[in-house]
Amino acid sequence: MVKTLGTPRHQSLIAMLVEKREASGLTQTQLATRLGEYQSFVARLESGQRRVDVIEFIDLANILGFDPAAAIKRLSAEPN
Amino acid sequence: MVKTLGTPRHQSLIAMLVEKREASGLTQTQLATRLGEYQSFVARLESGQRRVDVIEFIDLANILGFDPAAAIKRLSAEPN
DNA sequence: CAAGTCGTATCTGAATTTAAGATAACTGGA
DNA sequence: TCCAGTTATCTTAAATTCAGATACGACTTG
Repeated sequence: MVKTLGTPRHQSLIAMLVEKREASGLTQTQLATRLGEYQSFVARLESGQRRVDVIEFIDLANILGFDPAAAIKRLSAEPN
Repeated sequence: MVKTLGTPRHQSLIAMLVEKREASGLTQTQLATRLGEYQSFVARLESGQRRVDVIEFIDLANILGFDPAAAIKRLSAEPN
């Protein structure tokens, strides 16, 4: 039984990451390669087993083609 | 000899956190209390000994009174 | 149905990071 | 100098993270 990060905001964050990756047509493996990481890294991120660092988040936004500032704005408007 | 996070962006991020905390007139101890953490937690954050989580960053922005989205925008405009 | 492929999830043990709490070090004022 | 407030650093246990392997599930094709 693995521990995951459970606040609503964190759930919302990782839901968005998954959504954006899928919208971009990348697989976990492809995204991982662009990040210089392993597929299991992305899997852990997306399953809430690993915290998302601010700088990593910006990198993810660049790769996945979304605006990190807008995403943060939406996130910070959410409860919690 | 302690390991620190060294990318320019990360340096810039933590420089901003320090600046905002000081501008807000809070001590590390006061900020830590509001975060529900110890003073050494804030010290480690501000000295680059600990990564800054996205959600934590939003919390910090709320406490320190800056706009997290604007901060992310500035950060993502920087090199690296 | 069997076998292969593709994508994602999960496991393992080791390495790294983080934490609490204590304490040291620095700073400015009386 | 002494003290009080603030920040930095240390220690060691606990928690997280990692690479890599492997399992799983959905699809496809013969």
